[in-house]
Amino acid sequence: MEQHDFKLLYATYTNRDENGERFPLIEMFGRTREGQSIAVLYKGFFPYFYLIEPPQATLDALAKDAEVRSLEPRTLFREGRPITAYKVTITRPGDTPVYRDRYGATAADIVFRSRFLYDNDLGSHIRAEGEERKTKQPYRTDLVIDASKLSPVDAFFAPLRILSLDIENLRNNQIICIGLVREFEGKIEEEILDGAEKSILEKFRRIVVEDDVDVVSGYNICNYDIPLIAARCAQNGVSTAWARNGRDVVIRRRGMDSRDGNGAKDGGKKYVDKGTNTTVEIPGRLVADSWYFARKEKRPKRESLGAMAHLILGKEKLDVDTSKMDEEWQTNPGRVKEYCLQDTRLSHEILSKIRVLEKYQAIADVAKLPLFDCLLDRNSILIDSLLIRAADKEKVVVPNNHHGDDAEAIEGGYVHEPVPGLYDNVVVFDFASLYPSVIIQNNICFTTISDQGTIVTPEGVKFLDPATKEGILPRVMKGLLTARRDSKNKMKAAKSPEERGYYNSVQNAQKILANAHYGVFASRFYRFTDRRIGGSITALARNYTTGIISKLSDEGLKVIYSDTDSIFVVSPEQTIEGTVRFAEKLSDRFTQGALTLEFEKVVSPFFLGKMKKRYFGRIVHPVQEVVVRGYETRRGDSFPLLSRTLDALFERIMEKDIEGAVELCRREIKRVAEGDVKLEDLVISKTALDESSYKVMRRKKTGEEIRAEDRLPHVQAVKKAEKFGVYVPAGMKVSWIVTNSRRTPQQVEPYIDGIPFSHTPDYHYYRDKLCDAYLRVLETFDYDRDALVEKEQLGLF
DNA sequence: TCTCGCTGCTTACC
DNA sequence: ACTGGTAAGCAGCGAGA
Repeated sequence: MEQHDFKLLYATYTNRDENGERFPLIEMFGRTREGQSIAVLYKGFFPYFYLIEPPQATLDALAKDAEVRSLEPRTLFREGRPITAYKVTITRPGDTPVYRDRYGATAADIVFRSRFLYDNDLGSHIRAEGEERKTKQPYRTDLVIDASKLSPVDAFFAPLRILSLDIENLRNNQIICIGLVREFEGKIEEEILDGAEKSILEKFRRIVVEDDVDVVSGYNICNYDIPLIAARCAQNGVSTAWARNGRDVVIRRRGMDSRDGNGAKDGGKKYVDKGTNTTVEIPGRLVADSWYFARKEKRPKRESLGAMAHLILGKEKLDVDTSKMDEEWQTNPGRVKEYCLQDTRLSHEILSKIRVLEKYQAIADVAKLPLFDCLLDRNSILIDSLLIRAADKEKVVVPNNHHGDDAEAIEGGYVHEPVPGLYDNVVVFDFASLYPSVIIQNNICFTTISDQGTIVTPEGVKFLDPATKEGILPRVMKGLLTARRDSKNKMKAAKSPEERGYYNSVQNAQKILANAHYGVFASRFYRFTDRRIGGSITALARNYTTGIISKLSDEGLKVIYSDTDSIFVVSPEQTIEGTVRFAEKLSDRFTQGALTLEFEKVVSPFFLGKMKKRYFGRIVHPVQEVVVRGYETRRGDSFPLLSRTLDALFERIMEKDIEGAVELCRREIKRVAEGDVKLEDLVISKTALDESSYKVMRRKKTGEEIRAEDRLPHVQAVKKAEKFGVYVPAGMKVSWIVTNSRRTPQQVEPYIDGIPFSHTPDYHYYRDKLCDAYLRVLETFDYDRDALVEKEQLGLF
């Protein structure tokens, strides 16, 4: 008998048929406290679901069904009322959907690996007791254990083995080299695989398997490198059995079929920010695309590796024209290999720098899930893990997720009409965790919604008093918020930067999880969703915010803006000290029960135009810092010249030098109109999707189809980039410069790293964009276009 | 040919 | 296959001036 504590990275199961016994074998993969890789196998757990008040005919059919292992009556609860249900245990996990559809089973769409973890109260760190297998086949880990007992343990550190890669290929797709960076036990090694393609591919497989890597990474590897490696393996007859259970890599393309045929709409909402259109799964290991996570964490203007390395690392890519790779490989293979290795290095360093693995390990820990499930980036998985466990404990019915229907959207947060101006000493208040607090304060839950409820929301929905019955949702919320306070205290008391960083990741994960709950309750498909619940949360939140705004206004205070959980008030005091005292008093006064109105900061000066969600100012308390929201300086799709000069404009305004601000704008407008500007300053970037993602538009009169590339500048840029042999994957940003905006559609030319730009920008287009943006700020000071653009500049073209 | 209301699209804010 | 609503601004369409 052995005992091992391990960090759970990936869980799955396999159907077994041994000596006439059919059963699913749970397979868990991870790394032990001591740093060995481990496969933990568990036999004896079977899939099940529930039937609510099934007819006798169904029970009879199930009793005779050879796949059914047991049929047990259970009392479950729905909205507080008892219901007769049957727990049906079957043999094969894959058969569950069949039973679900045939009998209308509930709790019948929970993936088997999750069901196993929930029922055994397991999280992301596990103690396994059992026998070590003598023959490891088909597993590829240091240890293979047949577990007889599993129990949860506290989180611990185990060094993950990370392998970053980057490939170079010729025009005919032949792979000429693979750059590798290994980070094992904190040590970094580099290697280039070259030679015959077949041997490169074989070596690559051997390294993944024999070095037993936990994480495979690289820049855009899911869209590009791995699918190409897999395709070349197929061509060369090389195995892609990279998985820890001996299986092949699984590559799924999310193509047109996953979207509705007539464009990208899905119940009125599009999923553009998901980025990647291909997912790669290597069972037992993790795949972490550094592009995907860097994009998500940093929201950069441009997404090429060069731009991202510059932004995140301050390092540069080697300068090679990839469109001439074939020639370069002929004349200077050493240079190509160095270039390849440098890219691998940069990708690897980006992944480390943004601390993705640390962040998601904390989320996995808080959500009690394998790290793999958290990297999938699907909130409902995280919420399921907490809520289904809690519901099971209280014998509460767990519904299936429903398909997105055409249910009406619930009303969201309140946004106050801005009162434009340039102010001194503006106090910003903020409800701490507004939606979680609203849930706790009003005991909002699918278990407490009741006609007998004494808590009545503005929309007339009733919930039971917590003294009568505390809801699951408020309890989970309280647990998360309390745990977060605890983590924050531990963070403050930490003795080392590592310890501090760890608790910071944990408190951040607790916040993410607390806030993610509201989202799923307002969604159209989530299993516990009830429009009355999502609607109640936002309605109450709106009431709290607008209630305070009214009170403050009645008292003669000037409320100039508010968005969802924040309130901006002009201080009646002239000094910062006086303002802080004023703010602290108000914060105390409006902090009641679970709702905390925090005094967040004093901004002075503070500028607000007539647009919502846009403002800037200088924070003077508790720290010194400039804050900008919404404006083009924050947007990845504005050109650098605009971002930079707008920032300068903000500076002038914060110095109250309005004349100087106008002068600056005039100067910049004149310069760009004269073409006195660097090309890079005019580059615009936007995410471009797959052609099929765009709505099919037709000309009204002729019915003629209008192609996306003739309608959307960013799609035009993608198409034109292809002519240079540059393929922008769907979901990645593409960059361009506008060359003629007077035509429809406007003419743009792609701006590609390493390829000289040989067109003339439409300087008047850029002049007009600058002018519009400046005026959206300066109009508050009563300036118009004539003040910015010299007369003779107008109508020149 | 220009203006204006509208839709589609992307990216912000919270 | 999927967490939400609110909002700004750009580009193009199509109708009317």
